Amino acid sequence: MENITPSNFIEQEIVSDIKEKGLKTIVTRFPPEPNGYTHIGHAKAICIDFMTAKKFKGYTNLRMDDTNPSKESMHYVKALMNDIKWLGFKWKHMYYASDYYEFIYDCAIDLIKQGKAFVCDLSADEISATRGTLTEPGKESPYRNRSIEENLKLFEDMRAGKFADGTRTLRAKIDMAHPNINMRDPVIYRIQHVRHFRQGDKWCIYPMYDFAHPLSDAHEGITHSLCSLEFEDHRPLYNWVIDNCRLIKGVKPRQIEFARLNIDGTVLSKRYFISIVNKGYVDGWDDPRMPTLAGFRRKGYTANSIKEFCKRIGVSKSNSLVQPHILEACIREELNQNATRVVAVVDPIKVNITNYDSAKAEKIKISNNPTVKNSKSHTMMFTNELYIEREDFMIEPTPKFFRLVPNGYVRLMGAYVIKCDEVVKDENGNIDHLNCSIVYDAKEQGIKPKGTIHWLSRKYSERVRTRKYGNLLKEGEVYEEEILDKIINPESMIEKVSYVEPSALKQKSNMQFVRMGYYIEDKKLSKKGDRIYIETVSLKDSK
RNA sequence: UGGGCUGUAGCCAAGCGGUAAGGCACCAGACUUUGACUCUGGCAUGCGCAAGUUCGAAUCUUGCCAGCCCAGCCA
Repeated sequence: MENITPSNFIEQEIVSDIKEKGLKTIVTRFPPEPNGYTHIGHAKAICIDFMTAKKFKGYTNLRMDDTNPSKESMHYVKALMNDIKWLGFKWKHMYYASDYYEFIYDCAIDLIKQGKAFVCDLSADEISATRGTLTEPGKESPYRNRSIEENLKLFEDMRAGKFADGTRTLRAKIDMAHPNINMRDPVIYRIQHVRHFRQGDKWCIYPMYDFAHPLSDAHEGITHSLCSLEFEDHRPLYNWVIDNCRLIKGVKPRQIEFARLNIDGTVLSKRYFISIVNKGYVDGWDDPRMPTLAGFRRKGYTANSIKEFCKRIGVSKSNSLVQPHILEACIREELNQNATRVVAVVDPIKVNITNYDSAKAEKIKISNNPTVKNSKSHTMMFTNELYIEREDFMIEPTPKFFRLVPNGYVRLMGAYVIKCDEVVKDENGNIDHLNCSIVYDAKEQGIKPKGTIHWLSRKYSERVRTRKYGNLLKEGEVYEEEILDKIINPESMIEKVSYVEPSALKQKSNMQFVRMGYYIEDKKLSKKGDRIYIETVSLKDSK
């Protein structure tokens, strides 16, 4: 642990803590509230928690921060565990804050005995009204100076269920004039006659985050409690709890905050997710347009690409807005190495080869990835009726277009150079098909087409559906619940009838549709006979 | 306007008193039967601004400016 070079400010702090406090083992925790699905923002926190501990040869606990029974459920616990495992992280212990309710209760009793906590009869509105403002101090509660005995009795009665929701709270007695509002006698316990998904009806009082969190950390022996910047103002309270609860033994945990992830054009709020799922704008929490891990997974992103992204964006305290192309670069880099190459014509037009025997079929070799050593190749059948990509042909080409044009030449990948002899249109004036001829002696004639395009034999290809997903919200729009229906991008999913070579149907993992992008079968909706492929990410396009 | 925090390239981000790492993006070129990949080169005389300390400042001091967070019995 002596020779570890810190690579961000958190690791620097840990290095100095090791020196100053003589820490032997670094312990972190990932503490999600089980009330929603893991999203890419969580992934950043997960990576920081797990990778930091790992770097110092310590470990990380997974702790469900289940202190608000009205919103939480086992369903989310399982989803969270699944996502963390998928990312490839292993927690040492799995805990629930609710495991500590008894301990937390004892700490509250101890605070009362020290005269550092009191039962307050003020309503939520009254507490709010007496809290003061950003610039004015608050007013002390009239119940602030109850006797220790009375507080003890009342708090026991709270636990015993003698009071209705909202009628009483337990508050820490700190300082109503404190410039930090979190220190103005914060509520640390509230009454909620709600069934807890693990504790059942055992409790009707529940500790607040600010009380439960430091105690849970301390109880587990967490040395570094890493969280996002919005909790900076809570750190004095975190430390107050740690310093004043005498039941805490051992090394005191230290809270360090980092900037949470913001991705340009991506809304990362639970409220938004719930809204678009409930209103049916997306196909559930795993819709490929969702920035949830389930969504990314379905879209074909790998755990490695997500982790690599988290590595690349770094850890700091500055408010940042990360460009989504960083993530795209991560997944492209990985898929370029690993994805099997397959030929697919995403948006086809028909091509007839007029000088090729209609009864003939020959094998053509296509290499998997010419730039990677030992890359396997496979064969495709060539016949006189083909599909090519609609965008690989232009009647009136733009200046630097070097694929197929009328009377122009192009190379069919792995096969022949062809010439476009005739554009045949239907009654509506749309292109029906192209009549082309193979130029068998292209080399001899000195014809060297600049472009190489992919193709598929109409006879030896399978019809499928391909889907490309874009941003759910229109370009430049900022999410607002009230105008959601107006800012939804109607083209956030574009489906096309496409053709793939038959071998593609067997491919369950990521593929590159050569020259088009990386695709994966949609495991949720694709069926035998009706295959659906989702574009993970396009190829970098400098056309 | 109280408190807390942050400002280094288009976007992230190192740097911790010795003369601006790296990644993504972008530009130019080479290679290419994927306009991809790969390779080569380019991309901050300047670190929010202004003074000061110093032989020397992105780093220290002071003063400004800008942005973010906080007034749940949510986490």
